[in-house]
Amino acid sequence: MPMRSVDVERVRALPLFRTASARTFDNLIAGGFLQKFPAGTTLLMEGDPVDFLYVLIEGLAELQGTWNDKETTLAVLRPVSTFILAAVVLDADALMTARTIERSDILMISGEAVRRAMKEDAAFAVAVAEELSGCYRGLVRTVKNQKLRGASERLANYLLAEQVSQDRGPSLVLPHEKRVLASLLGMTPENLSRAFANLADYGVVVSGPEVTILRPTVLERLAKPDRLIDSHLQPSAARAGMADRECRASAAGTIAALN
Amino acid sequence: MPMRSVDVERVRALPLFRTASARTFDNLIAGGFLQKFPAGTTLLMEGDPVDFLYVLIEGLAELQGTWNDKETTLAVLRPVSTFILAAVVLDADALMTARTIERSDILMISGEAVRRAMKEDAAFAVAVAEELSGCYRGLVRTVKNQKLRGASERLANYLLAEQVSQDRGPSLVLPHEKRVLASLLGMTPENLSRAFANLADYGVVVSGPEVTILRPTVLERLAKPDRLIDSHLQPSAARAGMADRECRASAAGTIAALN
DNA sequence: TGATCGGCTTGATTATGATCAATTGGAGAT
DNA sequence: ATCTCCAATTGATCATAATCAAGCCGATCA
Repeated sequence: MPMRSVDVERVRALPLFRTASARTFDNLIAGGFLQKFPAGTTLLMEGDPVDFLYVLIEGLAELQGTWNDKETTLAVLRPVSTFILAAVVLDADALMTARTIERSDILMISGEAVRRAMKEDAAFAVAVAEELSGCYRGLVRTVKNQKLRGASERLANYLLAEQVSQDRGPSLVLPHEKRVLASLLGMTPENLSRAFANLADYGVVVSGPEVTILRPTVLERLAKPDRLIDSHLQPSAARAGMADRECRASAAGTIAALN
Repeated sequence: MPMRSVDVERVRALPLFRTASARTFDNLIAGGFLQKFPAGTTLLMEGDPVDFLYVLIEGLAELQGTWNDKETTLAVLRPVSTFILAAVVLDADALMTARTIERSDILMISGEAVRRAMKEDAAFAVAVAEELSGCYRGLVRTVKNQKLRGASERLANYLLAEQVSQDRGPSLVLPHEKRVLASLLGMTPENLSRAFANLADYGVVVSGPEVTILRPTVLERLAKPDRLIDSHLQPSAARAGMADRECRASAAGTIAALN
């Protein structure tokens, strides 16, 4: 329940907390607690009031939305990401359900404390605004991706983005079930299968969760990645800077720190 | 070029500026200027660096995204709204193009000044974070709308939302060309026509830009409006409060204060 | 080893939306 | 008044994605 100091360091290093004063930071984590959840746990339901800011320290989680008995995945979160920030700032009800995909370690920080900290520490308030800006822009990318591209284009761009971010050469490993990916990309599992089949002609080889991109150039000609939609034209220059703060949600939504 | 004091008051009354100190506010508008643009002017192109925070004082504007020679409208802005805030906060390139739809009066405030003001005035930084949270949540609604609903469901919900917000009884007036509405709702103009034709069976009568909803109950049974997607279940209680800060982007994106 | 379950795939069919083409109809210009 | 232009509509066709229905395969477990 008390955090390991390794984890405290990891949280402290997040853009959201890096610039906060020591006092602000201590107050925030003093009232927080770390909890382990098994896979498939619902952390928060759509429509519920939000009492905590969540920080995914270890594991994998997803944010989903529902309407009329249909469900869609809005983002898959990887460590270390914060989520539900917007609802916390406004003290509003959640617009998305948060679920663990794998067993996860999650830090929960009092929403009340976050709002108080913002008022007292301008540097922290600025960091919150920057974080939200990145999240917002991640969603703009998502909407463009969704409205402007077809299913296999979305998949192609997702694969290219993952390949770059995983950095294991020409192949990558899907971080979760294909059904989740299908929902994230806005299609049915059946159509995801067919989309993969299409991409075979473009040098994409699938073997279980492992995907290999044999001819990146050819695939890119189909995918037409765009720096205003996809975050993966990695700014080889100065990754350390502020640009890095824009969350790598990618249109596909992979790393998003959301809500 | 100098603002009329009426307009200064209107800006001052915005949630974004209401809580700022007098000094902060004066600094911000001192370096700003009001400009009139004819209809169809591009204020800012996708990919361009953003030097100003924009405030639409009078008129009508839209935000659009492009990819592969296709265009989509992400939001239609009405007075008084700020836009391009997220890019200003991060000092990043615009992800959307901003265009005037009608002749518009637009206040432009130095982005540099906004970033400085946030660091110096915690109350203003908090207001920025709150504004961004509202915008973010507006986009979450948009994505859910887009991924979970079909075309005529989106149209039906748009109409119900407009009807409520225009408050002129059972009818409403489309605030812009139908082609813009089609793009906003994520469909072609042809399909928007057909969607309107479908809704005739549900008591929707269209006559040019005027739409009348004869049987709201029937239309709602089709639309299934949802407070976690559509903003128009008007919180009859306490509209003055913080909840109101959440931008009424509606899933359809009407009033959004974006980017 | 064999049985079972669930995720994934594949095929056939249907539904939904996009595209192409032609026409209508209204606003503004001559 | 007529012409012109363009948004909007309508119809026909095509493309894309969803649904329905088997089947397959790998993991787990008895």
